[in-house]
Amino acid sequence: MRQKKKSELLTEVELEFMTQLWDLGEATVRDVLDQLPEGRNLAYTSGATILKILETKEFVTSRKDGKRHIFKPTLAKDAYQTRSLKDLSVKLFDDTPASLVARLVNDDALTEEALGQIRALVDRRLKNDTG
Amino acid sequence: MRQKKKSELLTEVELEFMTQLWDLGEATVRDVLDQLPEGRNLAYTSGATILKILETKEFVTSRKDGKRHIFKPTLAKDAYQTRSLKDLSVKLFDDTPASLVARLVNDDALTEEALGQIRALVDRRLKNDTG
DNA sequence: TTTGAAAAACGAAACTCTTAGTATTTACTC
DNA sequence: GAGTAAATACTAAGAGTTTCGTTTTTCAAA
Repeated sequence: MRQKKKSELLTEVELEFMTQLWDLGEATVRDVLDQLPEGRNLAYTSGATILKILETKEFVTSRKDGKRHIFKPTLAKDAYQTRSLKDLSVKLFDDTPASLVARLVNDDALTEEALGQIRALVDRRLKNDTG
Repeated sequence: MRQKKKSELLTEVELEFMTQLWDLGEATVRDVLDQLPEGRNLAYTSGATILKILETKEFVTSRKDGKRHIFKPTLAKDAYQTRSLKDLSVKLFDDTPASLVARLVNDDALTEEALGQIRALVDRRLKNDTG
């Protein structure tokens, strides 16, 4: 019997915390809390709970340093970005990355500069593949 | 006092239903249920509940036809795709679409064909803007 | 070695999401 | 108009998410 596939995606608050951890490399509860944007006032215990949950879900590991825990991502941001894009692509773009990009480049809010950067990226990848 | 900002994003099951509605144009509870993939066995009342929720959240409207309701999206799939991409971009790519595309084109799973399509899309958009 | 502050462990309340059972309404058929 | 099948309305259970209070543990300083 196959295990029920868990989502493997972060919830809103989990992502908020992982973002800080990716930035810091590794951090204590206190570090993460301090890193959160102004006005985001979470109780210390809330932060501890989130990190605990992330550890249970195996998005982070922890080691002890004195009396405190130091947390570190087990999944790189790159990898999670790829995973999220795949998920979005499957759920909303028929698993067709080109149609995802189509929607992106047809967005009026996209600047000319961003468009140029995107083209450069694609060209570079194409060159590397063939040359 | 500002209204608490609602997420404006669909939940998992809401998206599942909206996908069918976008496909069908408009539909009854029964229609959507019939359209779901094999093996997805939802009680009729569950389907009705989801559509009701979607109506409350104003993702769909309904009109009566005899004794049944016919539901129709108020938000086009295109628009929701754009909204979702914006959300992902903000949350995971520093609101920088180019870095999102960078992650996409550096994904080894991306086919050469998809890459070519993407380049064509970008080129076309650039031509339209300048020419 | 006591003690005091910080951290962790534990437990849980409030809320949302997903699913569906029961009750009621609706509209057609005899 | 009464019966019936299908739809809607109402209600709620169970799981997961977000938040935090209380209790216990831990280390270091007096």
